Amino acid sequence: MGQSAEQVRRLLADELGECCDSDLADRLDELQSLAASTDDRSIERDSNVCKTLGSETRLRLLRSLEAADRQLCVCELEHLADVSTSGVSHALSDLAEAGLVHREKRGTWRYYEPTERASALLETLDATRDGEGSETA
Amino acid sequence: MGQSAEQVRRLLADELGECCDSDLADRLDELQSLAASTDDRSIERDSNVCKTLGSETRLRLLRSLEAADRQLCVCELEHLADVSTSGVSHALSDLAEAGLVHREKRGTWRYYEPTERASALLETLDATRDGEGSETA
DNA sequence: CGTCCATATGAACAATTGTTCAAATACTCA
DNA sequence: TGAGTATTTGAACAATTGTTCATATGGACG
Repeated sequence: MGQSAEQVRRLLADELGECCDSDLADRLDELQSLAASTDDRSIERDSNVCKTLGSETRLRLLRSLEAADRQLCVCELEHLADVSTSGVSHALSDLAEAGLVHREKRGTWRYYEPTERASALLETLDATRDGEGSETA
Repeated sequence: MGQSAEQVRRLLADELGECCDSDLADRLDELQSLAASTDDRSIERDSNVCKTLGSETRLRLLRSLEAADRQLCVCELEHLADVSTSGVSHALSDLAEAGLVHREKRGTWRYYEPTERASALLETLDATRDGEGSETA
């Protein structure tokens, strides 16, 4: 971590106007604990969930499931997304695998509905979607 | 929508035990309104946000930014993700473009911090990450 | 039993993505 | 001004993804 130490030293010199070894140690500790605090298993799982939502087809299907006040089956969802029946099935499988929908078989049909996690994420997306993001240069 | 009508008719016959034309019309209306209620612009933007979070590198960087109680610059983040400096820069650019981080230039360094939208999404992910998803066959 | 229908699965392929390398900016300081 | 450093940008390429087609599964019903 030699290079990092040098960089943090410079950073501190810039911010504090002087080189302070105890603060430097604190900063290095902080970076190290940040690295340690990111639970790899959670990161992997969460990023998979997001990746699954990161397709317009899957997100649209999930939104339709959320908007409907009843469970929907593949043959209905088929007409809400611009993909083939097989495409819908693949999409729903992906959503199920990511823990975003529940499946329930009833007769010949299989009904889908969003999980709590999915509903919560959709709600957060709705609650924070305010116009265009203000990016500061 | 001829095929869909037939499918919904069968569906109704299955659920209600009889064919009821007024309910059929309701269901068709519902499906149509579901299709209409999904705002294409929002779907596109939201799925882009999720796609951006759907990379372990980007999610890890964002988590580090969120965990730190101060802004971080590229040269610090570089040591928290297993990618090159350029890789970190690309990742942060993607996050900024998706409206998930703010950038602030100070001296030679450029500091990053999560936006409210990013924090809210991370919080929701944390709040709903309970063990393995229970999938019902 | 066999047929019909809803759904799932697997192979295939174009399209997209994440990363790195090389080079360009942009700021600081002497 | 020029040298040094932090960050960005663009090209390139392997790896991954989303979709469709063809086929399989599995329940319902005659």
